[in-house]
Amino acid sequence: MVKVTLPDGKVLELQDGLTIGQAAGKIGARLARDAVAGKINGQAVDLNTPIKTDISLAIITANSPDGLEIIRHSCAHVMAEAICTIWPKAQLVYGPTVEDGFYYDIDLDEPIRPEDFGKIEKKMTEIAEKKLPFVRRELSREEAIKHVAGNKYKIDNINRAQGDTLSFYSHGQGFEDLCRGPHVPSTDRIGSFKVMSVAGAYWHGDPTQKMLQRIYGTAWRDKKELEEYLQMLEEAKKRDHRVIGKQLDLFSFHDEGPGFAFFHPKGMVIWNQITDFWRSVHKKYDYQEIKTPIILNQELWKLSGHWENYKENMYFTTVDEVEYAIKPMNCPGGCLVYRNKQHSYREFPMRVAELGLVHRHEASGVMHGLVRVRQFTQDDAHIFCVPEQIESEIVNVINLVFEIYSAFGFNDIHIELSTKPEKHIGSDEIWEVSTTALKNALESKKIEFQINEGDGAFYGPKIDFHISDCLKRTWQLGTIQLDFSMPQRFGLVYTDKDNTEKTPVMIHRAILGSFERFIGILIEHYGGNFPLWLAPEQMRVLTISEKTNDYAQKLRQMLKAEGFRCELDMSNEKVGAKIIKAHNDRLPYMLVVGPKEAETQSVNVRIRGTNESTGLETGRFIAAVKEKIVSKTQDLVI
RNA sequence: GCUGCUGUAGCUCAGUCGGUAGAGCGCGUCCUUGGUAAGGACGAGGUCAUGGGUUCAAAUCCCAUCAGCAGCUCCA
Repeated sequence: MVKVTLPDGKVLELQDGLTIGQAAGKIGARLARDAVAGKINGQAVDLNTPIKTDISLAIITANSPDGLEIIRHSCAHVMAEAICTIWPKAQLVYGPTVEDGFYYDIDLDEPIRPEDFGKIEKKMTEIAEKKLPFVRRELSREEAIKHVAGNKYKIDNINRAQGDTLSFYSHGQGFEDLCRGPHVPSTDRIGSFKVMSVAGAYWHGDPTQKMLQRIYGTAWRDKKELEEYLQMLEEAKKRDHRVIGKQLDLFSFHDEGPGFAFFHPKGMVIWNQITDFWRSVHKKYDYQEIKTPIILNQELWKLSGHWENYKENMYFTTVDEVEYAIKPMNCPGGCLVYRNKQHSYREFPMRVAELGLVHRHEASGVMHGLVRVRQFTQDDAHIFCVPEQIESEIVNVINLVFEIYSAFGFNDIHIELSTKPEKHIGSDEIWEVSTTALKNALESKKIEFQINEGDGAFYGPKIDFHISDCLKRTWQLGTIQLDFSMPQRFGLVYTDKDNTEKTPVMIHRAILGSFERFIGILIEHYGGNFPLWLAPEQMRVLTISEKTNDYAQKLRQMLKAEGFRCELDMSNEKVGAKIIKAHNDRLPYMLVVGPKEAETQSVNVRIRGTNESTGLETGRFIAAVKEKIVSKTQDLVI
């Protein structure tokens, strides 16, 4: 008999030699049915692994994230077999799971096209329906190398794998692949799947290596989850900020400036609303604001270290035989401002913000609408302080971050703390002190965070903020980075209490990151349906016939005078057509006016997304809308 | 930057075998004065991304360049 300790602490006495699948059956029939794999002493293993000694055991079901990953990985194997059946010359390289699915890299000279996906899926379904068992075979390193002789990819995988024993998985019919496992018990357990896309990818991600074909697939627990996922992708496509930006006339791009966004009047309304809000909050948090030049002498960038590390991605220009660089970051300019006069510890913490326009020459293939551009405005700030102030300053920034994000409806925030990397500058002591300060700040706010060991910048540890949009997609926005390098390089000092000169701590921080990118994210988050305070056009007066043009014009003037962004549609169309146009333009409020409204000094309000309307005395409408703008609510109901 | 795909009217797109270009929406004018998801008529609008080549003839075939899209690599 062996003792099996379950996650809840219960101990099960079992006859030795039973598999963990059978053990699951002893715990419950339902658990046995849902089981896809198990965990022995924390290590994931197949269900048919026999229990030979006392262990702690957890059963992995399809409902857990681990279980889903095993389903996807198994599905990748089935897809690989399907592809190898259709294209016998295909050589398998590597097939991991990724977020929402998996891919398989394949070396095959003949291109696999989207038209082929149906064929692959059909083959996969056939394999699934046969309910073939996944079988694990273990070989010594030596045997394994012999076993895959002639296959350079598998030999390479073996050489990169850890341990002396290597495992292969087959699921009948002669198909086999090197794999750590575990896998689901049989091919009918690979969930609901779909072959999604194909793209080129280098072997090992190395551009000098052969380009392979990467086939992406997705797999979910059941058909419903797959459908939901596909629907989410459809929804994301509809919300594409590049499409909506064009539709709503917010911004454009031109060949004359690839990667440089042109903001149109309506896009600028959004931009300015965000800026106004951003400034008001920063004022509240005792920030000062500066503005530094875009073009600065190249020597400055050699001093800051940017030239050395990033010159490939910088823009340069020569004027009067002097070399200049277009700034890729704001901090060197900020340092010059700091160095412009003497500073005392009494001024600290000194919080200096800058909405700085930076240019970075991104590779041509990476640009993407507003989300990845070559010119953008950072909502930057640099905080100069003494080491003892780091913690309270971080708390201050965190409060600011939360206040700003929540105004846009981003309340699901994920935080990561990155610590000292191998290659770094600064003493271990200062790293220790400052990393602890970052940790303490997060802990004092009772915020959960993930630690990325060794992932910090070479010049200091950092905290990153990620938000989830309404489709649960995450975006990194904010960052707080301590910098031990820049103050030294620039010789920044302050006079301390003891009348000696010391080097201040410099904290870089951005909250929205890039205005351009943030607006892109907002467009997708709201699907173009901006809340009232951000909407480029908040309301539009629609006339029923030209008989009420006078009233409509007076009404519009009055609403404008109240500070609303209000336009007027007196075009020679029926109201129905005007309603459609207003809906397409994502107008929050449509104000229909005819003789009835003119007589009673009222408006007939139709709210975006509804097909009902209500008559309302104009004064009441104004009061209700004002309240909504001030509270920044997304709810439009009056 | 790399691989593959794409580039036709303001927008979305069609254009067969190589024979000098089309639709819908939008825009303009006129008719219509209509109460909540498209009233009607007429009209303007194109160096078919750019440059070269093949051909009697190129939007169409070939090459190069530029830009975009998907992915890879990258993102101080």
